[in-house]
Amino acid sequence: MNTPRSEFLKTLAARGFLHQCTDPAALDERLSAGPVAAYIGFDATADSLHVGSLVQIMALRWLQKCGHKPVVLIGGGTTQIGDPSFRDASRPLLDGEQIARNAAGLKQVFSRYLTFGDGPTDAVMVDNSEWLDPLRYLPFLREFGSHFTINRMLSFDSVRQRLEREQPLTLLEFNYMVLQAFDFLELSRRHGCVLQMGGSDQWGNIVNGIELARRIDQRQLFGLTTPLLTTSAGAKMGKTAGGAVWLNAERLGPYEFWQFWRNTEDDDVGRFLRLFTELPLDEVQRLSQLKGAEINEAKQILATEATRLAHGDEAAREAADTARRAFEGGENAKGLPSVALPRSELDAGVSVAQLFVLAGLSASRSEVRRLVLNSGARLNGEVVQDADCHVTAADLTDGSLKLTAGRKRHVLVHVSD
RNA sequence: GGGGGAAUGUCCCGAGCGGCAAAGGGGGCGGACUGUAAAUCCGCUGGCUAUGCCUUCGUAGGUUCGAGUCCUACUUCCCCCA
Repeated sequence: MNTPRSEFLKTLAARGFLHQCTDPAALDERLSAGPVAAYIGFDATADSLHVGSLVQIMALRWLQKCGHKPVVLIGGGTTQIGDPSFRDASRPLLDGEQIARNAAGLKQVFSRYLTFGDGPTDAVMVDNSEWLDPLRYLPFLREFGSHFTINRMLSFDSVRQRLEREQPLTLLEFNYMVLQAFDFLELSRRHGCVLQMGGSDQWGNIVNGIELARRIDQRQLFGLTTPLLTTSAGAKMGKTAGGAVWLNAERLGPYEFWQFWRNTEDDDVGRFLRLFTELPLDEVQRLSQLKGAEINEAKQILATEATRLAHGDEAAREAADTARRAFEGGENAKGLPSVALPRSELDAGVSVAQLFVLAGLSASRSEVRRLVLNSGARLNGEVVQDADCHVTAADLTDGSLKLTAGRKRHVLVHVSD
């Protein structure tokens, strides 16, 4: 595909969303002709999504912006199996109750990025347990199993790796791609979905769906994948000191989310601005040109824009503000992550080590001791000398104290009555 | 069906004469240098009521003063022969 005509493909291409695409010319034509329904599936393996899925979410957002209809497929059914694609080991099986809880959490995340409703370009959310749960095994095998050959299934990279690594791949997992293929067929029938998008690891699963629809319904469907997101250092993206970079505020506060983007490597700034913000491309271009310390400006904009999408305008502003005060100016910035400490516990005697664990800055007290040993722990800005020394009311400023691990992980401890 | 190997620090890879909290990497964390970046150098990288105590080497038993290391059974995987 040289130069797409449709707004959607043009945008995806320009902003770096395109990895692979089936029959791009025909898809381009279809997208130019009028609103198209496209879907991306998300398995309900956790009650939130993290930045690993953000490329997909942004792709749906652009889809909607370009006048098409996003279909969010929640894998309530497929989650009962677990996608084996590019995985070394089986995923732990989740029970139905957990899956339902997770699905509810995902819904909230999407509501921030997409507009849901009944209109022609409003997003809709469907759950594949709707058609997967009622399936009966033998009829299903007879009807669909005959369209899949083991030879072909084994040829996909997504499972080849597992086989080569000599890790077991169960029959249950092996069925996953068949069911995802069935999803696509079902969505094309029910919602007129003609395009499935996904991460590059989904290519095999997507292609299977396209082939199934062609064989059974003689219908042409399309697939499109986004590049796997790694930092320019080659590391898998999406980890912060605390763990995964979640998209909902309960799991990861806006300030920490902002910090994640602020700490982007220089070489990733341009790419991330295109993928994770909606800034015009000429502006992105300008920011990407910044060199040396000036590129920090671009990182701040990246952080604020990305946070705005995930948590709203106000939260993004506050996060930026908090960061500015914590790093550039005064010590006591409100808005930093915080934990509560009952006054009674303070009076009973609390060691610095205990506080660091309470604040989530360290996993254990031993870890705090090591941190102190490397002079990486600070209390109210002062380097802590002894992890076991107790904190007293005298250390409080405005009823709280500030813990710092390393150069940039701050947590406020509020003492409550 | 027969024979031979493998599973190690709950992030990963990987050494390990019966005395082992267990070599070495990677990753991660901290320090120095910087721009809250990268690169580089240095330190740390099981837990605790901590000069000691407790829990770790696929699972379950056994031998031994003492087992990651030896024996038995089991699980999973690889290779060779039929």
